Amino acid sequence: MNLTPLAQSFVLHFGEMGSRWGINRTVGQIYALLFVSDKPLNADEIAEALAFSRSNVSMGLKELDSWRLIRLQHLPGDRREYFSAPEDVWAIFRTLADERRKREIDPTLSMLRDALLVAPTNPQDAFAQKRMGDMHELIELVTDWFSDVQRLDEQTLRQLMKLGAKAQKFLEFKEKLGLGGRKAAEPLPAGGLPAEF
Amino acid sequence: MNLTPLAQSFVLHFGEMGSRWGINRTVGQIYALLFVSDKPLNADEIAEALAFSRSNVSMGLKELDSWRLIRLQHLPGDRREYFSAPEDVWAIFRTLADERRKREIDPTLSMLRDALLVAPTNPQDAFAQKRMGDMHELIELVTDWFSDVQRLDEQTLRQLMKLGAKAQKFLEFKEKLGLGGRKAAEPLPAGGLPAEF
DNA sequence: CTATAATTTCAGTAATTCTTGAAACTTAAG
DNA sequence: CTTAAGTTTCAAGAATTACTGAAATTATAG
Repeated sequence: MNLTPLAQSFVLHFGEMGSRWGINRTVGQIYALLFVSDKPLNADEIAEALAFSRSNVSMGLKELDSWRLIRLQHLPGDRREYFSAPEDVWAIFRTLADERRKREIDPTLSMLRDALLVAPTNPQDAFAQKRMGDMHELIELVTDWFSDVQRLDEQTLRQLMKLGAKAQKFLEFKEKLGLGGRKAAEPLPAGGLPAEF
Repeated sequence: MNLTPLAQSFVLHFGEMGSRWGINRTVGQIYALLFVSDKPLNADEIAEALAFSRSNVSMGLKELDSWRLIRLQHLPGDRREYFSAPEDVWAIFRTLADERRKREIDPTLSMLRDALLVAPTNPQDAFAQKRMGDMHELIELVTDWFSDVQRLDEQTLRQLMKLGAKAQKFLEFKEKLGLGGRKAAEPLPAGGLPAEF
């Protein structure tokens, strides 16, 4: 199998990008290839298309599997294993977010929680704990919120995101309601919501 | 300067974590140290605290500076440069998000846009383009939305996040309003909003 | 200016991570 | 079972990235 220039540039880009986070070039390229492929590929096809050794591909697939980013299937009359990326990009996004949270956020939160339990014995530690507390609060807020949002079905997620920061306006609106009600000068439009919505 | 066990564990954790994305251990540790330090530190103090060479610290600080994550200042009567992390964790978060978007997302969006411009010459490329289009749409939606949200002031951001996925309920509510109005069996509570809010 | 403190650059070395081919292992067809 | 295709593991070499000390540069005090 030889890649078209289009696929080639996509695959190479993801190889570079991959190495910008922790993921290595091989893994990035394999995933990019599977992502744009219109059919599942076996390890030999991947190795040939990307000019990697068979064992390198095996390791890359193992890594992708540990990220739960690929599907393994068998084709009738062929005992080789075929791999593909899920068709649904939103599903891929969710998996990626979940795994990154598990690997990058959770250990940090856990370390911070431990650090916040010990009684500070000097002013420096007291200050450090305050900082860690701030960080812990922020990370927890952001990730809890994000995983909440992330669980929404695609349609709702789309709507929410298109709405953008308008959600903010809603909050301001809500606050006005809570804090003693709406002024007479700003009557509610029909339907009970401000015009922005 | 010798680190307390508390600071030590924080600093070491960030060193490890750093190398899980593209950031190297040194840079992670330097930032962690500045983050929990109750006063600005000069390069020699950092080098001593972390047992790195002076030149390594210099390179690390340069890297952090390119991420706009540290502040440089001079102390009266001392010609050395002192470094610190911003006090506001939300500001740090915003900077980090902006820089990562610039470095990791924007180049990918640009590559995808280019790839989507060429006319496909075969079914494989047509399929690949469809996939790239899906990816492009998702990334653009998520990042535009996220940068919108991210720009909110801390107070609003906090509220929004505490609200969590309740924003979804709001959307469902809105949809009902749009699609032919609310049924008589579900009268609006006083105030014009469903009870969840 | 000059002298010296502070910082950065850079080329070489150290350490880590990646990649490979060969060998070991697994699986299923016959 | 036996055999061979398919896959994974592993140890060694290759490539990349990190780190250092020395030299060069920059800045400022006197």
